[in-house]
Amino acid sequence: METKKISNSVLKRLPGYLAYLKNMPENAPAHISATALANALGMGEVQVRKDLAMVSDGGRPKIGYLREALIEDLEQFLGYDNTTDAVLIGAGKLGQALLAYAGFGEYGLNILAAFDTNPPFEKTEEGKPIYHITQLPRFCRTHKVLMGIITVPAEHAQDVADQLVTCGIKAIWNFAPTHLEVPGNILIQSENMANSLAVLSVHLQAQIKEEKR
Amino acid sequence: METKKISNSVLKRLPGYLAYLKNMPENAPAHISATALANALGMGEVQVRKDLAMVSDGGRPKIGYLREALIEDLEQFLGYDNTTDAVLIGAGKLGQALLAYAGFGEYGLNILAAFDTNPPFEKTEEGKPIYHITQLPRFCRTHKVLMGIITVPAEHAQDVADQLVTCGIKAIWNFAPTHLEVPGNILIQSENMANSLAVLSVHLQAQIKEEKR
DNA sequence: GCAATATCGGTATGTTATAATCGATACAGA
DNA sequence: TCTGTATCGATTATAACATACCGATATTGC
Repeated sequence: METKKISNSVLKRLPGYLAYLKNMPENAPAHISATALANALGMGEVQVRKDLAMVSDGGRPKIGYLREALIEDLEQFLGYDNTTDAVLIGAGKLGQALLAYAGFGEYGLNILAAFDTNPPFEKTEEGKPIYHITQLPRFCRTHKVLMGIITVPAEHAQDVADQLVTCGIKAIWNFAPTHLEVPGNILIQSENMANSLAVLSVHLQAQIKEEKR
Repeated sequence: METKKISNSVLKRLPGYLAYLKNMPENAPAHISATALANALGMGEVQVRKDLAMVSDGGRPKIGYLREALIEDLEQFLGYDNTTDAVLIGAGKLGQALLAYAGFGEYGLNILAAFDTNPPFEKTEEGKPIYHITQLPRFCRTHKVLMGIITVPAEHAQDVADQLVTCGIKAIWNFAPTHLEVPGNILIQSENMANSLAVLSVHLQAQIKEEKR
């Protein structure tokens, strides 16, 4: 299946299916239909079917998909089987929250260590080391790290990004609310809370106005 | 301008423009063109111009937009002038990170208080109170809170969402990695890190494979 | 004052994503 | 075995979105 090109919108939905499937009780039927999935997640059944068709071909009429096989297909497609190593820059509250989140392992992400200009402590409760930022280049090279997670204040984000690029990083997951300028071959995914908040608050205010009328 | 319907994709881009404009130095020219903005943010100039046309009409040929006026238009459109009050449920690391983030004020969001089944302390460093979850209903009603932010573990998210709805909340900003079932008139924005991570890691792995060939 | 140019805003086109439709298939029950 | 039904996959239609084009307009320089 891996052959087709797949759109980002589909990609973003896949983890949702996977999470739902994984959370189903053991005693649930071994098969699940796209229709059932769609209802459970509040989506259109066609969209679910199309998405699933991208990653799997085990769907059988009247039966649906074999849950186990579907989970496997999704995980393989999302690359959750071979984990990606990452470093995290910025051990503030948000950085610590990400470090502490145990769930990333399930998503194929392994945060090796954190870096900060002023490490608050040496190791997190989970045992992840926090080094001084000056250690970053050597660490990245010796561990061949390909992904960097930026959780520093906006004003330092660009600087950190530049350093990461210099260190040979290929992908950046950016939580700083700012635009980053990087070479074209570097992947960037920006998690800008302000953006989503905008959607929510504009809609909310529109709704309030609507009700006032 | 507020009259036209606006798409979510546009909405998500607007805060980016606003942030960039606000961060421009004082001594920069008073006018800025859509072209300049596009170059700075690495986007297509047409798209930027279209987006700006949605919220403002101060664009003048050869000149561009008056920066000050544009900022004002954007802020008004995004509702950053009249703030929205919110409560946050789940005072774990992520919850604390959001509580501590001073920037929300700029985005018209005011987190009044946090709630938890087991408050780690009474007040954050910033002075935000953390109450026991049982206080939630009364607090919401007395303060007429319209937005709830969920930062509890996935397994409790649905329960919290139900409570929020009962309390009269109209919009939910969900950081728990799970699908929430709510009545149709409730707005939901889910900030699922796993989803964006999927995009990044799939692309990264595709790139790695590419290079191996 | 006139030509050249940068920029805007509107319209048209193309591209991608979502939704609707339909025949094919496999199981269930009579 | 036959019929009915749930479900799949493919195809087609619709809608959203991004991009390209073009005329209008204001400024600059000659």
